[in-house]
Amino acid sequence: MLDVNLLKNPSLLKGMLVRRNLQFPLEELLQLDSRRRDLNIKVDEIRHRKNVLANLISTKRKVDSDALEEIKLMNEISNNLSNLQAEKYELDVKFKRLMMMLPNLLLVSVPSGNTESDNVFVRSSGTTRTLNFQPKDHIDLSTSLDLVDFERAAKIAGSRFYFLKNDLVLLNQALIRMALDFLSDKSYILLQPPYMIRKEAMEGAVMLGDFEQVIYKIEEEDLFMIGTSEHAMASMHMNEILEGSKLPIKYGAISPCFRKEAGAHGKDMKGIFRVHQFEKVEQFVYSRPEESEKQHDIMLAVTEDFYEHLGIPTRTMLLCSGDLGKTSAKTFDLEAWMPGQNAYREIVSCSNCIDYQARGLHIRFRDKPNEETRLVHTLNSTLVATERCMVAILENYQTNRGTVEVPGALWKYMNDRKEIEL
RNA sequence: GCGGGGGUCGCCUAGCCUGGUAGGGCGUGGGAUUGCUAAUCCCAUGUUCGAAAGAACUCGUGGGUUCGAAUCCCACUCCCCGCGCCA
Repeated sequence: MLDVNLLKNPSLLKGMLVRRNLQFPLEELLQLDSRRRDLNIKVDEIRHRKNVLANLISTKRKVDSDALEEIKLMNEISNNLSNLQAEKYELDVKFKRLMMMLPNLLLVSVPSGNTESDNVFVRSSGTTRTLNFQPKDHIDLSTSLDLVDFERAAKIAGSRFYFLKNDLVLLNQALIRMALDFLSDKSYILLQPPYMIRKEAMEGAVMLGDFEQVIYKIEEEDLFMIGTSEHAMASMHMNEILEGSKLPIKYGAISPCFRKEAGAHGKDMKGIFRVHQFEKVEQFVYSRPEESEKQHDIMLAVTEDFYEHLGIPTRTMLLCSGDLGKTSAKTFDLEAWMPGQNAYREIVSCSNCIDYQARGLHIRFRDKPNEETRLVHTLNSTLVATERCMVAILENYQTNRGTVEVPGALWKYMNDRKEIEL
């Protein structure tokens, strides 16, 4: 959530909305805000009168006076107040709803643009393996090597589900172990979070409007399936005051991710690239505000390094203002070269959410007791979304014999297996 | 799932039965005083609005009763103990 005080001088908000190329009922929000402020003042005044009168009644009672006049007046005031409070409640609900739909501000280094095609190339890394034959895509490869079963998954769960089979199950686990070791070596605190969290926690981490689009709800329970461990790692310190000396706090979590993919009809319908359920090792950093841009760059470098180790060629893109997620103030994507599709495809998203999540979740820090608290900054990045990464491995490490080599970095996690064959 | 106990201003705790401005201790910050690694005393120490004066809010969360709720009632939630179920 954004700071409500920004509404007092909305030029920043207007600029952000233009840059993000978004329609937003800002005027309506501004009106709600001024009505809300007026009403707050009125309610305060009435409460003050009530408090004074309550004291008066109390003192009169002590000297055996019955205070009938005051009690009568108090009744009137109380009625008046409950009417105003009903109005205030209604107004607050509307206000909060709109306020929570306002996306994050943008950092100045975010380039302006409308779509994916306006994203800015930052750098590429890793060398593309030369394949002197017609490369297959991951669907062909995984099917012919008996590494997946889509039909039976569709039968029991629907489209965008899959069974991993045989060596692909092991490759998935190997990637997870490699990723966890990789982060552990860099002193990240490893986590395995709850896979379901409450609405209160989810709301602070996700945009209200995105809820219905991506998040699965558990029927009859106040629980939602996490779309990523980011949701659990952002909310885990909800309502806490962190010690400044402990920052930055770096977490690395492994969890499955559950996504409705409601807005993705027709996109990537086959294979394991875009699915309802996948595993991901995710980085999450709580940072001091003044350090968050530096931490963002560090996290990006860690991620790029991981794909260097794996031998997967990637390019790093800085997302333009129109392509940026709503909670993020700045995002880099890593795209992997996919020979079978002859294209770069997104495998990593690395974002600085500045104080947006922290404000909604009430996560602050201070260096000394009694010092004024400040909101932390939160950052998140994929290290590896294993299903997408396996798409990249299958397509980049395929051989002209129709088999797939195992990347050297994964050998020790694959019982020294070096090749996947039928 | 059942029964019992609990959640109070950073930490600890009083207040709850019997409704009337949330008190104390520790820690922290500031000040005063004293000739000694320190002691003693005073003030401050949650959030919001406000330039300030001031005001409102805050006793796990949300409702209710009441002129008035930390206190009484209801629901939810988390922690502890016991029972049940269970990989």
